[in-house]
Amino acid sequence: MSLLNQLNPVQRDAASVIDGPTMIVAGAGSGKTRVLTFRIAHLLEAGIHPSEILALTFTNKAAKEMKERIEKLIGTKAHSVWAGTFHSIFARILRHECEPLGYTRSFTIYDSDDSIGLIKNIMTGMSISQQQVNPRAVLSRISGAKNQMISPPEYEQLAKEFFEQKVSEIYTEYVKKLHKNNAMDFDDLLLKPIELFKKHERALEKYQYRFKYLLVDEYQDTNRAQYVLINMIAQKFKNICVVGDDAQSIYAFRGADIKNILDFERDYPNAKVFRLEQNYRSSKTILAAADSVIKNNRNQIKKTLWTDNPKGEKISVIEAEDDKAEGVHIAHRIQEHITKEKLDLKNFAVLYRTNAQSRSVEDAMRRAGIPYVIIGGVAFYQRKEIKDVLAYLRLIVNPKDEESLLRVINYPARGIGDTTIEKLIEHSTITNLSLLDIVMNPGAISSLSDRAKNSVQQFGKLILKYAELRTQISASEIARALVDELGILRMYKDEGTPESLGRWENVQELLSAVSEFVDANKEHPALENFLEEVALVAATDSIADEKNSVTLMTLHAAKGLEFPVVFISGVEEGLFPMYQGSPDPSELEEERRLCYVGITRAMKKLYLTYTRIRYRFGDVTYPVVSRFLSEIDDSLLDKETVRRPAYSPTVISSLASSRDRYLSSIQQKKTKQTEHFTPDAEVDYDSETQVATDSFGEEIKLKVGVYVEHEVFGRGKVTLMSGRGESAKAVVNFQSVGPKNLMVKFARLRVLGA
DNA sequence: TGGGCGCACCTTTTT
DNA sequence: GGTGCGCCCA
Repeated sequence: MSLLNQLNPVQRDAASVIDGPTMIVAGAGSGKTRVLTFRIAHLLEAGIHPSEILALTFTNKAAKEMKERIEKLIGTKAHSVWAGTFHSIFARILRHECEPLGYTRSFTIYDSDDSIGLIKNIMTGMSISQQQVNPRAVLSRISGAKNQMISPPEYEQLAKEFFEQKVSEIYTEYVKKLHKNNAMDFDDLLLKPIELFKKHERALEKYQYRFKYLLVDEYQDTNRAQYVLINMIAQKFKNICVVGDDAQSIYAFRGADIKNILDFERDYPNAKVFRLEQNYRSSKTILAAADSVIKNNRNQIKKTLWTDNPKGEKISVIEAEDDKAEGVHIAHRIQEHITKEKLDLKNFAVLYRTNAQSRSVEDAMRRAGIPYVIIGGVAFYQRKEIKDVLAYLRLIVNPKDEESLLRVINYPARGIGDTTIEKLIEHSTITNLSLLDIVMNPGAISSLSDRAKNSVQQFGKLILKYAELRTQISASEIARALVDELGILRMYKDEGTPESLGRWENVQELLSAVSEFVDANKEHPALENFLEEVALVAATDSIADEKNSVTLMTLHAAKGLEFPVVFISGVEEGLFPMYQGSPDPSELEEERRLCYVGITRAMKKLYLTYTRIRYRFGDVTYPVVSRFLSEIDDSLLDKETVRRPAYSPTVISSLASSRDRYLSSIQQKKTKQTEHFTPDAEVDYDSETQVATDSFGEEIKLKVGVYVEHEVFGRGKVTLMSGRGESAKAVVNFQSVGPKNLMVKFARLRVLGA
């Protein structure tokens, strides 16, 4: 087959299997997606109907990329292949099959914020204080139980401690409420199909015949429910192909179970197994570094990844003064690469462990004038004003959705306060009528004031009106009309604060998003389709390849991507690897796999950066360099750039000395804080203050004794001032390089305080 | 009833 | 450094 000639021998063998179970163990950068797409193309060429193929991925982006690649190989036939995330594929199936489960087709999908909201409401109803029991922790337990397919009664049996017993009570109520609201959470999108297939043999058979060929990407990240679901469908024909790499399993915290991939050969004894071990992505140096880190994990499939690529440059290690300086160093290196090597901005990625770290990098990029995109962070659809408008749209589609109803019953403010809402809920419980029924007809509640009754009824009428309108006008028209009638845009505009103008923009953007969706989805342009898409898009899916800019994202979000130049920032104990208290061995191994994923994103050049001072929770910490860095052979590292030596590995491994370090850091903290970080407002500018002008023509007030920060030289103290305005000069004694005479106009100094 | 203000808690990572 | 919650006052 000519198509497959573009592959190496192992890839070709793996891609050319048509029937029977197959496992492809694919190391980082070994052409995994390539094999998957060629395999699908090969199936199609062999005459298999595209709609009989189901390809499951974890992100929409991976699914989209796969579809595009298949289309390139085989043409528009690719459109009928079912390729999507687990959640979107089964949501789609559930829309057709949920009635036997007691749901209507217009069920709402709750994201984690919605779930937490529901849990909070349940807890309030049960008089469980949120101080005593953390709703997030509750959701995490419930989700964990669901992933393991543990039902509320089963959980109750297992619950021993106080917290677990509370979770058990809440879990029971949570499941009931979801059903009552005609809503499903993320986990339900996997559990409900299992429930359906168990109850109705017919339905299972239908999909077994429907999807005769199954492909699963990132199999190492599947959880129990996903595992069961896949294997139920594959049972009939056993044409299942899984692709994965145990070394890249980084979602155990979400219930992913490496056992699923490790046990594949046990599940399918006649499985054909292929190992892709040639790496096409990274330099020998980068690969060696990745290997030297991952080999410290006890639990792993032994494999040898190799490459024909050149040895490449050494890995640069940068120690920065603090997180701001870290960002500045990164920005400078990027500029250096661009001028020296003529690289595009899109060739760079900055990776970090937590989203909170993005800020300092962002600041540095902005100041250096480097365009960047942030993947993840506070997603558009999580914003308050967006969730508010979406809640209206959801309520219109699914009037049973009480969470959404409660969210908007008094938004914008219409005089329906807590007491009124409480009475409504109470009445709904007593009469066993739905909350919306009560809202439509509040007359029966005697304790309610006429004014409140009137407001509530107006609200009910509004919802009813749009619910009816839904069948007559398009989704974009409904959204527009609703926002207009509610006066949301006007409200934000009138408020006039920068924040509210941001909200105004966001609501506008939401309206355009609905319009765009309607235009792009001629087959299913309804409001419920839009809402589903919105619920299932991840922040990581919005990677804009077209734009030429540096990419900033978490290490998790980077999985599956590659960049010529990669920076991994915050390579510090406690941050990466992340832990609080003493690190748990299995969690540490997952962190190490995450490090492996990070390193192997780099093609040509890798930077590892850490700081001596880092601000966390608004507090100063003095981190110790990450053990992962010390696991990399020194011969692969270039520590030239380090101004001070990294802490020696012996310090890290010895418990006693790390405690000493901790104690001394507390000591330092006390002194350093007062020495360095007096807020600007408390600085006493007296007559000695010199007013200088910076490059933007803005005033900078400086005087001798003030601490400043410079992009390159870091922190320093002003020791002498001369001149005024544009010609002002300052002598600054920097901690790193000693005294420098600077023109304030060009130096871009930032005043830290006295 | 609603808005404003101050305090506590927090943070992994995501479909 | 930010957000969400609770308390207090108009």
